[in-house]
Amino acid sequence: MSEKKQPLLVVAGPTASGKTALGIALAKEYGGEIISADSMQIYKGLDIATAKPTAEETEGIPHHLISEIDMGVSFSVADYVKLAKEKISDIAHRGKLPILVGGTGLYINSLIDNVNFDTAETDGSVRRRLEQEAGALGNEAMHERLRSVDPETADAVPSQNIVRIIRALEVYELTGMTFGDYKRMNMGKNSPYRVCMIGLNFRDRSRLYDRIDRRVTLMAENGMVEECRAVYENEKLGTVCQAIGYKELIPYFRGEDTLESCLDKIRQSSRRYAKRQLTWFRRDERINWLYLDEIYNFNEFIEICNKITTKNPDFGRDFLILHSAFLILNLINMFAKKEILCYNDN
RNA sequence: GGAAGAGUUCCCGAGUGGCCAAAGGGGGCAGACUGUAAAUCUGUUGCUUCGGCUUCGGUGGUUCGAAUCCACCCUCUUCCA
Repeated sequence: MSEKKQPLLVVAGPTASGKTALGIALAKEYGGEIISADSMQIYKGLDIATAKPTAEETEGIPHHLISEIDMGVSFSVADYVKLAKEKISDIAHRGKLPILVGGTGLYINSLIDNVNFDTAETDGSVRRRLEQEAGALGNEAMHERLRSVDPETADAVPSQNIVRIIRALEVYELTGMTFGDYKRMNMGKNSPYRVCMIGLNFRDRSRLYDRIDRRVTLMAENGMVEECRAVYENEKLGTVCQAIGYKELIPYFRGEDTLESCLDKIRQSSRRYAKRQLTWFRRDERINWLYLDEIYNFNEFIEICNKITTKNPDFGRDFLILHSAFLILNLINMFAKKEILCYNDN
């Protein structure tokens, strides 16, 4: 059973931790191709604000699921999983190693844990109606309604979290199941992948935050503001309107706030986002964390790599040996170049 | 030099004698999350051996009791010279 599963390398971590660079390095080493797991990079446009890798940065490595969706379209996890599965099998059929790289934890987990979204197939009309009702009746009333059909979920979701409440009600209307039953039925069965997960992080959180702050400054210098302004003036947006960088700049475009103040808001939002990402990823015990601010010596490298490889026997012996060697070389390199991972800086 | 005002817990800011370790917001930290997820939401945020202990610019008073009243001092802001 397990020998038929498709190997999938996953690089996860908070924003600005260097996922893109590590992904590319791994792809070069193994003849891999990158599949982005990023809810914003998948949209066309906002290239700078969403920190898409530039043409030079990709070093010729094919990147998938970046700039694929028009900005006016609403896109969801369900759509993502569908597309990503296709890409992965396509890459695998060409004899390449698929490497999933991204910071959208929900997308990554839904994909690798094989969450089934077909049970509650929807065109969005139920959802829209429930949202309207919530607007008219208030959160409390919706929470009570949920309690009457699905007390388990009502207990688990605070009445303030209207997004969750509406989804649970939507699932109930669509399937007749409580949200708990729905999840138990559709989650984590028979994943077609054997994953090796690598997580990037810093032991000292302020190091991460510094990188985020610096990166925002660099983005602004590289044209993020102009890029966002053009979108603000010309585009109808779907899910992308939530992109950090874009939404914080709107008060500036309206003349209601200064540029510097808005840039600070972007830094702030990014830091808080990074923290939420960490909260999501930290609970996944499959992730092998690499702390970029730790001074590793050679023996420690061997140890870390052994740990990773023994935890992922499915990946095969040759792969593992290569993998270990690679990680050692690459990490040493990263440190030698002093955090080359930070958005082209210096 | 004269007049008025202000100094509160990481920040902003409420509090004008007890119900104040001190509202509220921000930030930080921790968590939840499975069709909007760069979203949405929750908890927590002086120390503690949980009995207490030390906080509201400083010092000294008044009072049973002060962040709140009085005196002086320090710092800052605005206004008049």
